[in-house]
Amino acid sequence: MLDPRLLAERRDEVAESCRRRRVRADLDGAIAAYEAVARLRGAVDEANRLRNEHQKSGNRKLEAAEREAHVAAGRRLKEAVAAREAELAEAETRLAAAAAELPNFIHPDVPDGGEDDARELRRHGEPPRFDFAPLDHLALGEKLDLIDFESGTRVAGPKFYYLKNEAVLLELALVRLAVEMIRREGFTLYATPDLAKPDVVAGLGFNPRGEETQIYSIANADLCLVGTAEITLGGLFADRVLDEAELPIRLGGLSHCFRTEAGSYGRESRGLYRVHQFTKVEMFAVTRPEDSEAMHAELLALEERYFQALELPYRVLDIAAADLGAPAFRKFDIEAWMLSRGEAGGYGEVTSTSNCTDYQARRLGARFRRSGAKRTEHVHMLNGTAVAVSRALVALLENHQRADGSVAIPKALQAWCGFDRIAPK
RNA sequence: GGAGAGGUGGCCGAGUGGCUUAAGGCACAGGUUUGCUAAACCUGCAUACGGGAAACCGUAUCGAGGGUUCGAAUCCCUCCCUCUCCGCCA
Repeated sequence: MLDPRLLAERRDEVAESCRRRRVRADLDGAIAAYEAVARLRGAVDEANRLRNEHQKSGNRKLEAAEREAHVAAGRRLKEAVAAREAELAEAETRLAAAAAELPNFIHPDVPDGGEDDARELRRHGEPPRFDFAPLDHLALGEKLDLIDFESGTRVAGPKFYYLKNEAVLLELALVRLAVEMIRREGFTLYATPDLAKPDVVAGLGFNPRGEETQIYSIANADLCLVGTAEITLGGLFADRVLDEAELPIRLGGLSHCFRTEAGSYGRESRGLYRVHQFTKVEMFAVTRPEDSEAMHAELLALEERYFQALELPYRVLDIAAADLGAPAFRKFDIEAWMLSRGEAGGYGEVTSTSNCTDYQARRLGARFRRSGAKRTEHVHMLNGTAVAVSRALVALLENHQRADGSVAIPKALQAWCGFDRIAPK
């Protein structure tokens, strides 16, 4: 959510953000709604003031006739307050609806365009050159008895899967490597709830309901399955006022992630790349406004370090405006090389880190107080993937396969999984 | 799941319709005084929104939301949460 007080003042910037993100929103409606809310709030305050004044004047012995007149006047004042309040509530509803449509501001360096217009910042490593016929992760998963998609579909539906044998240990090792890396960097570790209340989900900028939603809802409870621990980690700060000295805060969250993938059927529909459930270690940071850009660079550096440790070739993208989503001010993705992308291999997203500035914090009510200051300010919130296990597995299996049908395990992972290769049975 | 007890300011806690702009205490901050492993006293001390250069003023907030009333922390309804006991359970 944007600060409604800034809408009129920074109208051009907001309109530009909507245009570049290809979001249609009624900006002028939001501005008008805010002005109505401000005006009506004043009217309610004034009506209440008159009512309170009248009440105080009645705090004494009154003659019967006098009391009767007092009560009648009080009744009229009460009705006046109720009328103003109804108008205010209506205006607030309009403002909330209009403001919810408006996306965050955009960092000046963010490229224009959509999915295909990201700016490639750098590449690391070379895609492997195989002197044999390489297999994609589906074939490897079946041959090495690591992944069972068929049973996943039978038991839970399409895009669910079972990990088996070494793949289970690989999941634990990937998680453990990520957790150890960020713990050393001062991140406090959390294993989070996998469900959250809809208003927390919405507070982080996700849409918990509706046709397009990526979020599962629970049928017999007012709860959603989280799409990322960003939701539950961000929720920790809802309605909190932090001391400046506590910042920055770095959290690491281990959770399962659930996504409906509505509208994406038929797109990369086979394999682990796009699935309904996966395990993820998420980094989350809370900073002062002036520190969020440096923190964003720090999160990206950690993501790169992790994929370097896995000895995987990757590239770093500065995501274009229309692909940012509403909360992100700027977003960097890491794409690892995968055999199963495109005709003969390509880069596929494995991590994503966003600086959401104060967009989520405002809706959540996450604030801090500068030392000595009386007023509070909203914090900045950032998130980044340490590891999303399903996609890391795709890259790992496809990049590290050998001519003999085995898959080599990178050194950094061996200590945590206990083997250095996965051989055909 | 059943029964009971509760939710008041940073914390403890008083408060069963108007004298509460929420008593008192603790903690915290500033000051005064005496003095020395500190105490006493005085003053201040919530958040949000609006107005004001500021002092300050107005409004809202006693778990949340509705209701009764001229007037609600206080009465009524719904919901949420916490604690105790019982049942079930990894």
